[in-house]
Amino acid sequence: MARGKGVTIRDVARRAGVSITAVSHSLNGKGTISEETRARVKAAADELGYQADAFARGMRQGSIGAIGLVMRSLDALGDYTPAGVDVFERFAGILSSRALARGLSLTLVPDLTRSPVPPLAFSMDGYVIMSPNAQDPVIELLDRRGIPYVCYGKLLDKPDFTRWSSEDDPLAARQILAHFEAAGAREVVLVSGTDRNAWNADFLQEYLSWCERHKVTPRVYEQSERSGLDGGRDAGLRILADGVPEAVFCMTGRHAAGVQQEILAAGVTVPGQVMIAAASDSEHARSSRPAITAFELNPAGTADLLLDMLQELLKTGETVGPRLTRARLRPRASTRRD
Amino acid sequence: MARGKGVTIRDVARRAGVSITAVSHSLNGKGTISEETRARVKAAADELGYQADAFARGMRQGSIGAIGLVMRSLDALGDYTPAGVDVFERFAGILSSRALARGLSLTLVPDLTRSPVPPLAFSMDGYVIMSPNAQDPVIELLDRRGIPYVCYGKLLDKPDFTRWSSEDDPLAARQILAHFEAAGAREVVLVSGTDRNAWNADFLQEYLSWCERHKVTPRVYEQSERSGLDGGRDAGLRILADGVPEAVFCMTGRHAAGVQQEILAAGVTVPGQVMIAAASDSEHARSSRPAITAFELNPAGTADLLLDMLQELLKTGETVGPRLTRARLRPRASTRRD
DNA sequence: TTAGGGAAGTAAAACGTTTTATGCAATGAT
DNA sequence: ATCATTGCATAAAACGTTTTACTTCCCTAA
Repeated sequence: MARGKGVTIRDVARRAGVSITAVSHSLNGKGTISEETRARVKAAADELGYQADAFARGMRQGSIGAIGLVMRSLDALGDYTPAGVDVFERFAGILSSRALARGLSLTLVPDLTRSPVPPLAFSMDGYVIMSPNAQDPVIELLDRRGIPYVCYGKLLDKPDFTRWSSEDDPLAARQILAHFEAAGAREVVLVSGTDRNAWNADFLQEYLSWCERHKVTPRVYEQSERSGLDGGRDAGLRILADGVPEAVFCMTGRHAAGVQQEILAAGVTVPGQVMIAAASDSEHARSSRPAITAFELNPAGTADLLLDMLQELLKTGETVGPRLTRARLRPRASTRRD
Repeated sequence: MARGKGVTIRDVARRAGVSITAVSHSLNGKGTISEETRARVKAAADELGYQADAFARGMRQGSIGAIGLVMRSLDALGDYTPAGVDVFERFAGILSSRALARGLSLTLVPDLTRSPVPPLAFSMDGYVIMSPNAQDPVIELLDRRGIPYVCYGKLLDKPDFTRWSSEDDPLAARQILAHFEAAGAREVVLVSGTDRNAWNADFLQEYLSWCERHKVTPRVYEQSERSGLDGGRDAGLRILADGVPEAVFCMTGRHAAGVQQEILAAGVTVPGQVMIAAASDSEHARSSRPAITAFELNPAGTADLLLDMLQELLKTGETVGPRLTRARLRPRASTRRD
């Protein structure tokens, strides 16, 4: 249907009065073709609106200029309707336009291990895996099939794996803790997520080591990434019950907003008595009152680094990593003490 | 790279001790193959982890089970980082999982008319175009190439075009106006967007006809979809300068939130003196205080209808439309009068 | 006995490219 | 005068499927 009416290389060859080899070579800048012939072929191709068939080319060359994106964080959710963390919502769009600038198509591929598997899934040149989990079956499948991939976020269970990129999470953790410290906070509590990914693990580790260095007892409240604002409120209540801290650091903006709501509702002032910050910015963090300090992640920068790595990998079979970008701390009213 | 190590149909044939035709027929349920042979072939295929090469199949069959999604609203934005309208952010993910359930891959294709064109772009089975503009060059290109497509939103300049689906916008417009009316409002102002799409046009038309029926002078404030919260505030100031209305209806949640901020700042009460509502829900609308009444659009339902139509179109060459879904009005505090 | 027909399977063509191997002049070197 | 070399162009193979047309065998009906 979409094909059939298609202009083939043969039509172009006929029109230009040359062989199909000449057409292929002319259009792809290969072989030895005189400038004059090359021009004639190009003209013929333009006139006919010729576009090389992607399948035929893909079949011959073994690659097609298409990569897949698997969002593990969304696979976990099931319904692909992400919940208020900027970076998830934006990454697919950003990656797609960045990929295109390099001549690559981007296909969204839901969980590769569940059938039905998308027809093109195993014919992709490579994959970008966002937020892979520990012992991720998708990773195992790609390894088994020998399909190249890079990850947004490191593989927790494979310390030797280097083909990943992300914001420098440990750095960000130290940064926000220093930010709290500078504003006079000594006791900080952490509201962490429950997904087993590097994001949660790195922040937790830095937090624990900070507590140890400062000789304060860690206070960690786990809350599923999926629980949203209500989960944040729940965490807020639990925190208040255990005693009012000087600062609360939440992994998501929604949790932070929920925590803040409960804290304010209890008559505790923000940022006066308690400061609040989030590890990932979101609409919730921005539009809470007071607005909540948060890290603006860097999906665009990370997308570029990931594509750099993936393209190197495709070309040379190897690449060096990890490559880190920087999240940007957006100080807002929730941590402002004059 | 991704290929090369690939298991081909020939390997399966050798292993099962049959011809490649037998393998093809067995696996695809065609031809006349005994149950016993069929089983043997399937076993061999499984053992080898055989997956038919998508390109080879695509080349032979002319279609590949992949569709493209073009988001015109995001193309307009340029950087593919959408701004707070739920439906845009969620549609790609939803469509991709819905398409997969039908055995179709979804590829994100930025503006088809700008080079570089993604390699697979002209080999897609069909397209879903979201929010096509009037005289859209992408539509023209698809028409010229004879590539089937369906649209999320009707084509303003082609009243005869029926292959579209969307929420019933005129119905929603009448519904919210009735909602205002029931709460006692007589004068309603409209904050519209500037994109030339059906969404804006339909709401505007219903609004104008409502004004005419009620003998009130229309008050329309245009504001670019891209202007966000600040644009909303700007509209709010302009509205206040022209006189406090009884109700404000905004096309986006962000505009509504901005309008509300300025109205409250001017000491006017919401919903007491002015009611506010939005035509599309968003995080902004939900988390404003008071929370803003808005329509929750139906990207999932619309995605299914669009895929129904597209699949029919691919199969039979035609389909009937338009097919409408319903947006759901979420009444919130901003229009609550007891 | 023979023609007809169905069941089970296969050989080979076709899809549209890219690439490899080759051909043919014309030019330059011995 | 002959042999390489170079520049330009082409024929044909190959990629991995699906599909068309054909073969073979066996059974049944006339």
